[in-house]
Amino acid sequence: MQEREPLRERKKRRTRDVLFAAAARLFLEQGYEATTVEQIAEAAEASPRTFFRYFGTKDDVLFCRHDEYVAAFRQLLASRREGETLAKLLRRAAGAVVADLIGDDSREAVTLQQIVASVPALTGRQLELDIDFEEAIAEVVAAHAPGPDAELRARLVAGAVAGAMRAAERAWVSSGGADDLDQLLDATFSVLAEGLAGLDEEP
Amino acid sequence: MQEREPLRERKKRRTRDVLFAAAARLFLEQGYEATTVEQIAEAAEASPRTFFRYFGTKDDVLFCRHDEYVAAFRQLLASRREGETLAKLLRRAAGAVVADLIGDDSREAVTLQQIVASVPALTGRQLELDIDFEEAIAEVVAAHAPGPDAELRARLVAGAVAGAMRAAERAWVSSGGADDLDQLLDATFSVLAEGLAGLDEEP
DNA sequence: GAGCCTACTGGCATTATATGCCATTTGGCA
DNA sequence: TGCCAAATGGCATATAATGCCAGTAGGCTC
Repeated sequence: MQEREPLRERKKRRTRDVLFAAAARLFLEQGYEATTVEQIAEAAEASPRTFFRYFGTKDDVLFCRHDEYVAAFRQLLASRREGETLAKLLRRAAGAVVADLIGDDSREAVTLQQIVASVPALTGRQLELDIDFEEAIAEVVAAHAPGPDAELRARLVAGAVAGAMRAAERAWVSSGGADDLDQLLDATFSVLAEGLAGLDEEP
Repeated sequence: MQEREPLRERKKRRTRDVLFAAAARLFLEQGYEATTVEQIAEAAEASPRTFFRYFGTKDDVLFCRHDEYVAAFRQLLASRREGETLAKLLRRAAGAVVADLIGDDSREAVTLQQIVASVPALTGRQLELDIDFEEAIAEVVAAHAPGPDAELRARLVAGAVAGAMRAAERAWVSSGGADDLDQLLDATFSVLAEGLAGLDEEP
């Protein structure tokens, strides 16, 4: 006999799942801004008040797993392999998190990302959350290369890495998910490795 | 006799200036979220309805000059000098826009940026607007190096450049404006030029 | 099983942002 | 002077978000 989760916990999880599913469905059907919290609550057979207890804000529905992803990313960054360069580590961690984020069916992920991309407020929110990933990168880079100005340079490197990855993500989303993600990440880290060297030729 | 601006235009400009000044003052005095549009309107001797006619949203007050800065940045990017590499051009344009953005007294700019940094929604909004700068960079980079995949690679490069610059800006703001901005930009472009080469050594 | 405690829920009120609509005022011009 | 267009203000409304309180239901003790 396995230890079953208490009924109360199961109910909470179920309420959360139902709210999330209702919100995602309505966002996809009618768009984000055309969907009110009241509609979501009604579709999930709950009150708006309950919705806000679970998600805090309307857009939290779309980013509620953010902390998990950041934690997973940090864990990956901590699991450096024998002989693995920092660039390879970052490449591997990025690929793993992206794969996790997309899940089995990329279409749903793409559509949700397209919603995010189409609503400025959501784009901003996501960019703001992306700072957490950048911070994680900065920490591992700083630990890798100590010295004077190490923290500043680590932040700059992390900014460049995260910025290029965001650009790659935008390219992927705007392609409707058609691009191959592994190739995209390879191109991203190739550009980062070359740096701006290619821009320094005489004009 | 010079052609004077019509009275109506002068009044509009004045209303806008008064609203902006009132908003900035109240944000600095009481913080952003503790300040309501109603308070701003009252301080500017206008109605809240008028405020929204000029700024659209409450946070527009803090970003209302964004389009000007982007236009100035684009113009700078278009004014490439003899023998100037693309990296140098980007460095020069960035320095010029930053200097313009800060103006005579850096303290006010720093304080406003600290307000932005302290309110997640504002941080997100600024990051979202920064995409316009990134886009401008991507265009000039793409024009510089045509070829297959040029646009994608240009976007990735632009993402890295913009990301590193955002990191530099955050570092500057969190230092309270103590850091020397020119040195900071030099460090930023130095990191970008080196790329992740430094991260590719054997561990 | 009875009773109590705690946590989840729902409803109500309230605040603030934001928008549409209409009447009033005011600048610009014939 | 008188008309037109633009700017303004006030009102109503929708929505997001939060605090408060009462009701409900799970979980635990005796």
